[in-house]
Amino acid sequence: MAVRLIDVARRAGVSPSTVSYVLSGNRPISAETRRRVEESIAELGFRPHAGARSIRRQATNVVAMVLPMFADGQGGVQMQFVLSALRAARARGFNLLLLTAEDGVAEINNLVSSAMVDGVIVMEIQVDDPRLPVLGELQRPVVLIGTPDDREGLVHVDFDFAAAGAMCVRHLLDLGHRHIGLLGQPADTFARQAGYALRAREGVLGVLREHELREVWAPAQPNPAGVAEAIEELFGQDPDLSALVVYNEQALPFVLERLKQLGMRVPGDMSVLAICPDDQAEHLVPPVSDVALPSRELGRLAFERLAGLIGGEEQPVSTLLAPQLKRRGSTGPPRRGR
Amino acid sequence: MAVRLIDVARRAGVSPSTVSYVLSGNRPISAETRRRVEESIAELGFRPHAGARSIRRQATNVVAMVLPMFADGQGGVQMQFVLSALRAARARGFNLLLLTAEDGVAEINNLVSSAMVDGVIVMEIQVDDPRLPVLGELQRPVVLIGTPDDREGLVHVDFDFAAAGAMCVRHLLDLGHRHIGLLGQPADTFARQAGYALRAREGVLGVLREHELREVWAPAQPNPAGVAEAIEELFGQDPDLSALVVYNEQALPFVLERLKQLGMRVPGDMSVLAICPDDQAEHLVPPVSDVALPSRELGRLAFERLAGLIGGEEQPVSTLLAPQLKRRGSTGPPRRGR
DNA sequence: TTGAAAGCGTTACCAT
DNA sequence: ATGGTAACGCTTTCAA
Repeated sequence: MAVRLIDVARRAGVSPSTVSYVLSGNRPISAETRRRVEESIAELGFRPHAGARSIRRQATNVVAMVLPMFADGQGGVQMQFVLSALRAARARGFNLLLLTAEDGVAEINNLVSSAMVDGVIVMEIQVDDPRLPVLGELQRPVVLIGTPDDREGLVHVDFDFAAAGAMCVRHLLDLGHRHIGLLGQPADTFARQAGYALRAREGVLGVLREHELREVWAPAQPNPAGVAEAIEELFGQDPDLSALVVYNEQALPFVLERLKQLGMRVPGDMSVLAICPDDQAEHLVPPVSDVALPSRELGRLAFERLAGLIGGEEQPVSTLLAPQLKRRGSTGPPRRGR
Repeated sequence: MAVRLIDVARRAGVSPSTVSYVLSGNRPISAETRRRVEESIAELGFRPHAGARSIRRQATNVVAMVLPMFADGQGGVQMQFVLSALRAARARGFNLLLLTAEDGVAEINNLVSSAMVDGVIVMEIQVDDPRLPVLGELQRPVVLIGTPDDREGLVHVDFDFAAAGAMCVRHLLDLGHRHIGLLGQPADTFARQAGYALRAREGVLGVLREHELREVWAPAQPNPAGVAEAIEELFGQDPDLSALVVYNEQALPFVLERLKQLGMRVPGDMSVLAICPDDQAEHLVPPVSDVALPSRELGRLAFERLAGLIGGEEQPVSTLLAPQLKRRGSTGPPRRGR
């Protein structure tokens, strides 16, 4: 069977409590005793039984992360959240356990009530997410990736999508564009009221409205047909379109391809500005200017906040990462006469 | 504090053991007692403490899954493995915990020795993976996604990449092609001896060799520049190329785009046949024929095998899913005179 | 500086 | 059909 603490103690000729204290550091131990115990631990290959430990400790050093319902692992920003949170957790000695949103709040509650996890990260937050009340009553720390409408409640981290959308439009306005369209997330993302999709759209359309320009936008499926359809829709709304804000990282390559097909040069005939992770824009042809979506940073930050809460530290309720524009040459002034 | 089993027992007016037996079903319980206990559980919102439970049981109902080092969540087949394994696990009442390959075998050992997990799924297996010996000595079930050179060792599940590559070439040969090239995974995938990349290549090149045809192949980075370079390289090796096997799901859209740029029609001037998940080929223009990589099936299967081992059942050591060709019209006979 | 022993919450054996 | 109670492996109080 597995090596137990008492085996270590016997071999080192000390009591179990001494071994425990060597492990936890909660009591001064003589150098000699410590040496013997550590040697014994090493030789026997002893690892404390996590379950037994979690009975007396108040913690498991495991956190849960709830994946969105529709996660498909395809170029998803969500997967970046998971991977970066995972790295951050591992670096701090935590383990990360995955749940899917299909599991629902009941399952989260289960994990928490059965003392399997010390805290939970939830992503894909809807503007008025029905899960929030329950999450608020969970007796364990929770961090959201995404901003709920009620910003006073749970600790959350997010990218400032509204500011990002606005920044895109302002950049294009500065270049002289007056006919700007948004090619956004797929329709079902809007349908489920995903905060990022709604806020980015409002960021874009809000600035257009301020400037009394036409509010042109369309959702797009991330495949050639979906993109072609969306672009047609946008031109239907405004035939003079000279600039596109693309907030749909998976569709972006197809947008460039479609524009080329239509005989439009970028940025000569059409400026393109994306909201997406930097590495998904920089290797395209032409390299696409973007407002970088800091997906890795967000996952890491979410875990850091959670770890803080678990450690009993106060954490800022709301953290919105500010957008930054990265120019790469896919935007320029509109053609004359536009 | 948290509700304990003894609280439930007191409220129901029974002994702790009775509650335990109601929970486990390991003993007949009178209808009346069961009712009282269940009511008590519901009213108190009792959840058994997972840690305490794991001391006495021999299991935690948690399994670990080891991600590849370089996982980036970008259209990765690996992420499909994770998601489908996760769904399968959740459906069977298991939790899934993530580890990264950077963590190394030592960390896997840690998880296992500390009784945190009942088993481990490891993916991205190299043909001669240095982790295998250690995994073999782990005192817990292990399932690999990927085929080691030594197929007698650990239980593994995989797609038959060699057969898939061969099937692609045979299909193209049947259509009359004699100048066939492989556009494969990125160079670093080959560099780290990933089994799937090597075996798919050997499947392709092996059949070409049998037929005494030129063995044309190139690795490709999944971006426009990388793909352009790879295609140029392929034409350099054989200017008469009339068919392409593409085993690089992320590069596939860029391949189609590049061919169009070069003025080549698909399948008129160039047949294209992919090895990739179906949903990454079907929505392209034109829809691409493929040998479908059953990524979801593999993740699910890996978990099922692991669950079987954990349950003490014998499992087949080697499971290779057979390839199947899905025709979608991106392949046709070569132009006359080729 | 160290040890003995009483828990922690659950399970399963031994009774009845 | 049910209850009492000794484990499980570790932590921590109390004593020395």
